[in-house]
Amino acid sequence: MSRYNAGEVEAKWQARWTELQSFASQADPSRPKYYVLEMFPYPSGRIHMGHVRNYTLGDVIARYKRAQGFNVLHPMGWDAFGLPAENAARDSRVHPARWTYDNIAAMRQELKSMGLSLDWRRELATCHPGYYAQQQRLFLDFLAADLAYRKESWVNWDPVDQTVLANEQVIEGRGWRSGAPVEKRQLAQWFFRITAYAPDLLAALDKLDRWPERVRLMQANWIGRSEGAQFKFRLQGRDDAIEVFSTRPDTLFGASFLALSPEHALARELAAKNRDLAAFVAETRQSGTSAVALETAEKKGIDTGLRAIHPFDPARSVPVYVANFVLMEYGTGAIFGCPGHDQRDLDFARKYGLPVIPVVLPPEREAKSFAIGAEAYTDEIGRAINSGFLDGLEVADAKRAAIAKLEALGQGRGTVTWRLRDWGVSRQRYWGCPIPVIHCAACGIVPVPAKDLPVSLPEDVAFDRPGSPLDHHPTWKHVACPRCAKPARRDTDTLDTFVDSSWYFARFCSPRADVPAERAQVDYWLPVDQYIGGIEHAILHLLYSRFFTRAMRKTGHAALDEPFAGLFTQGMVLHESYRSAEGKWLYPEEVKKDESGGAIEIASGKPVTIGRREVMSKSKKNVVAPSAIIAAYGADTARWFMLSDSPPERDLEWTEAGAQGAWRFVQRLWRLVDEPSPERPVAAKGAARPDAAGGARDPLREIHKAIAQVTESIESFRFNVAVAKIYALANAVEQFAGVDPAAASARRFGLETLTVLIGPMMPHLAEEMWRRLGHESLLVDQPWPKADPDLARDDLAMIAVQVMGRLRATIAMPRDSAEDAVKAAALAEDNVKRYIESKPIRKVIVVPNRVVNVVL
RNA sequence: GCCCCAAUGGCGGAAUGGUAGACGCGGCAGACUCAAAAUCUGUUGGUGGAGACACCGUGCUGGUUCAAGUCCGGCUUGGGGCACCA
Repeated sequence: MSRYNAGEVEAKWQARWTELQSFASQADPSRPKYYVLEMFPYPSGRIHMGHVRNYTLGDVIARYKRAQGFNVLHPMGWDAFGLPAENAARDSRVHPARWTYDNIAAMRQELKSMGLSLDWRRELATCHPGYYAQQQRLFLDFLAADLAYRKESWVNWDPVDQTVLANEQVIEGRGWRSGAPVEKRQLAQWFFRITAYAPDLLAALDKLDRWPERVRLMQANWIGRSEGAQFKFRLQGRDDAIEVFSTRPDTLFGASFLALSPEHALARELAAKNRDLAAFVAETRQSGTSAVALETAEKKGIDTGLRAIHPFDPARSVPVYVANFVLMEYGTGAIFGCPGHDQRDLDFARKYGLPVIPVVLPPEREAKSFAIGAEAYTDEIGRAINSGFLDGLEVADAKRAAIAKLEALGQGRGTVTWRLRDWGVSRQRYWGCPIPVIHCAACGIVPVPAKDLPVSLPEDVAFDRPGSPLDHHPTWKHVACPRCAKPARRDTDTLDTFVDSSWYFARFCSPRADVPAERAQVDYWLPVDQYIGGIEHAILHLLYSRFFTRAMRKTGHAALDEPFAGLFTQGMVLHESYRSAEGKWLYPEEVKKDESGGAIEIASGKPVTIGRREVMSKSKKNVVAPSAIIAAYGADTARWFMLSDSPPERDLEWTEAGAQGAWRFVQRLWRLVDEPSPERPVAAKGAARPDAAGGARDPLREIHKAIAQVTESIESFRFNVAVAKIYALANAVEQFAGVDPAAASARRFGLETLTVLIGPMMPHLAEEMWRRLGHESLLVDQPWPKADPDLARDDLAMIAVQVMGRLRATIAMPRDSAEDAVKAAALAEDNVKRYIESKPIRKVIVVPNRVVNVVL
């Protein structure tokens, strides 16, 4: 008995596939195409289990579609720009490029050991000038098409490090390195006009029928279309007015204050003359720019002393506050507060002693007794009260009436606002794509001429002093203006790394072209038929890619509507965490488990605290290196474990026991083909297929059932179910009885089917089994089997018989028996009779081949 | 704080509104072995019962239905995202 040597076998077949270019893809309009793409990795240095899961899922699809005859494109690349390379440069004095390319080399080797069916000839890295040159071209085209523009915007500023901080670098309001309190600062930055496509980005979600519903919902909420009204409050004693936006104009009679964003022009103007206000505005600048920081901060405001006149009742006026929770980016930067029907407004009103007037009466309540307590009434159901001409109207009608009145008064109009903001893409960093524009004192913003692209990153940069490396480089930014030839200066910002990943799927179609995308190639390959990645990208990355697709269409680089026709979001890989008696985190290999479920630290023998399972992270040391698993068990075992047990969209816990279980199954499959015995003969290669009439009805049913179920499960991304059905087929094949030619033939058909079905999941083992079964051809070139529905069908149906919904008997009937026959058989069961007794039967429900329910 | 999702045996999970627990892991019993590992066979939701069988059971709670893990309402707990991490 030969033990299956995964290491040797896997290396052999990987070499063979490479040698034969089995996975090289080429556009071929005569064949149906299928583009499978997994989210490309950031080159952090080593692959982690999340990558193994992601790329295994994609590889199953790629190999399966290939077996079905599709011309498959399955590429891989590197999301290679980003902050960690600069941090490494600062901490370890290694150049970002060196660090990145070393990491890529290491990770490429690890990915190759997984046996993925990738077309490596198309590999790309976003930090390569060949890639970012084309990105600069796109940027300039977007600029010309008015899809890119400059405006002032706020950033987190670290006053000690003299640098802009990412939100994740702001810890409790302080810079992560300097510890200095972060300030908000305004900088001129580049923006992409994603809001121009807001209506289309929202409407087109309906057509993405192969996207998870929850991702579409999250995107819709993010885009955030709101219907409402925009209107003016005139100010007492001043000529100007405050423009507000509200989705609830029907509650206008309940207004008890106005609130301005601290960044509102009027707030700034007033702050210049009002010390308290100036202090308050300065205080709000201490908090970070993130939504969490804003919304979890205590809601505070300051009375400006101004009063605003109610649009519907000139005799009424309300105080004007400046409040820290009003966003300048949304609506008009000013709101009216209606405490009765908005919880935040209510909290604010209670805090500052402002009146609370209920103006919507919930159904079944009395106007006289209805009052607002600790909770605002925010449901949009009920009738207007205390609201003058709106009284008695339902909320929807009251909204319409209020807007009509505002329009008649010339005070405002009905309008639609979007939560989505334009995409700020400027980053004050080195390791990113340089923004290809030149700032000239005389000519303004001048695009870098096409002949001068790419604008390359200088290599000699210093990371040991505060500020942006590109900005303080001695020569890089100094250039002659392309228009007037006078001294000018390059833009020293680089592009957000989300820009890099917003079009890489298109670049894979023609990765070396000297245009961003070759039309013939993208027209053939795009859209991506199946995109696979983490749910954490549900909003930003996917939305930005959808924007890029539209922007590339407008600038003539592609003609498609949506980049990803199918999307699958996988769950994360979790592991238990371990803490030593001293409270230090321990790696799984430093811990030994005992039978009782406890664990000890191997080095000290002391007991270990087992923490809950959570996302694998270096800081908690609850990580298992894929390279170690592949070295110990082989890639097929790792792949199989990733696919079995947990549904791919759910989180998966990596366990040693599970990995060993997968390894045992690999060995078991190998023994099935490697150990023929006289009691279990296998027909020779090419022998006639088993025949239903020739006594092979049962084996044939098992095999065809398995083909149908595995195919269906893969199609619907339920790989764990496919795995279960493969186990079932392996169990069935082992049980095939008999030594006659019919049995031998059934056994061969069963083993060959099993081999083809595991092909996408455990490709090396499958290839080796195929060879062991006597085939010269490669398994990767075998077509996917087709199930015969007649052969897969059961002859008997097991029908549950219920009395009043409770199971009382089970009867076996020929499939598709007449309803009357089923009913009669059900009522004849002793146990059924027992429960019916002498009670009259009201109704008998018969679900064909499934259930009979007797209703008394 | 806001948006989105999830919860089923000891564990991972299966289940077009129709027999809850497929398949795997683990456990228990047995076979093989000098012994162990590996492998094979049987068994395994809980309670009661010799058994037939009965009752209970899909996070909590209320509802719709002949029938609810599945649909609807209200909660609890855990997770993802929140615009400069990728």
